[in-house]
Amino acid sequence: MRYWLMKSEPSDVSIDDLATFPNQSVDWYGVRNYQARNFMRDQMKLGDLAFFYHSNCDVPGIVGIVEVSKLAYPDRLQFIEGHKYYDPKSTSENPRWVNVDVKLVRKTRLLSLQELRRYPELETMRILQRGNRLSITPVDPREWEFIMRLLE
DNA sequence: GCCAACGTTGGC
DNA sequence: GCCAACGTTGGC
Repeated sequence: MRYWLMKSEPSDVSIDDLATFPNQSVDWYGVRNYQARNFMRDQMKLGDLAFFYHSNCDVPGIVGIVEVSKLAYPDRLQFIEGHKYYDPKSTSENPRWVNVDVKLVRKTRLLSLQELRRYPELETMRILQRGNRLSITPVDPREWEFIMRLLE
C-alpha cells in the first residue's frame, strides 16, 4: 500500500468534475512521461491512496483524496489519430502509455501549495522541489499522515 | 503572459 | 553517446 500525489489541471478534470462522473471515477489519461507512467504501471496497486492536486490554476494545491480503483491498462487516447494524446509510435500490440483508474474517496478543503511550503516536515516532498514537473509522485507515509492531520 | 526547469528529439 | 534545440510544465 503506497501513497501518491496526482496532478490534474482543473480546467481538464477538477475534483468537482470527478464527483459528478459515473462511479466518481476517471481514467488517468494523458500521462506522457516515462517516470510517471512507470509509477502507474509498476507500482500502483488497488486501494493505493493519492492526493488529488489542482495544478496550473489560480490557487494550486490539494483538493481531495482518491484511491486506485483499476490497475494500469493501455491509455486509449494514444491510438486516436489527431488527438492531443495520439502517439504514432504506439501500437495496440505494444502500447507505450498506460493509465490507472482512480475513484473519489472524498473532497477535502483546499490545502494550497503556499500552505504546504510552510511546514518543514514537508520540505522533502517532490512537489515542493524547484522545477518539479512530474505529474505523479510518491508521497512518504509520514508526509501523508502529516497532511492528513492538516486536512482534519 | 513570462520564464525557469526539465524531458525529448535528432543530427552528428 | 553527446548535446543543442525545442517543446512542455506549472508557479508566479
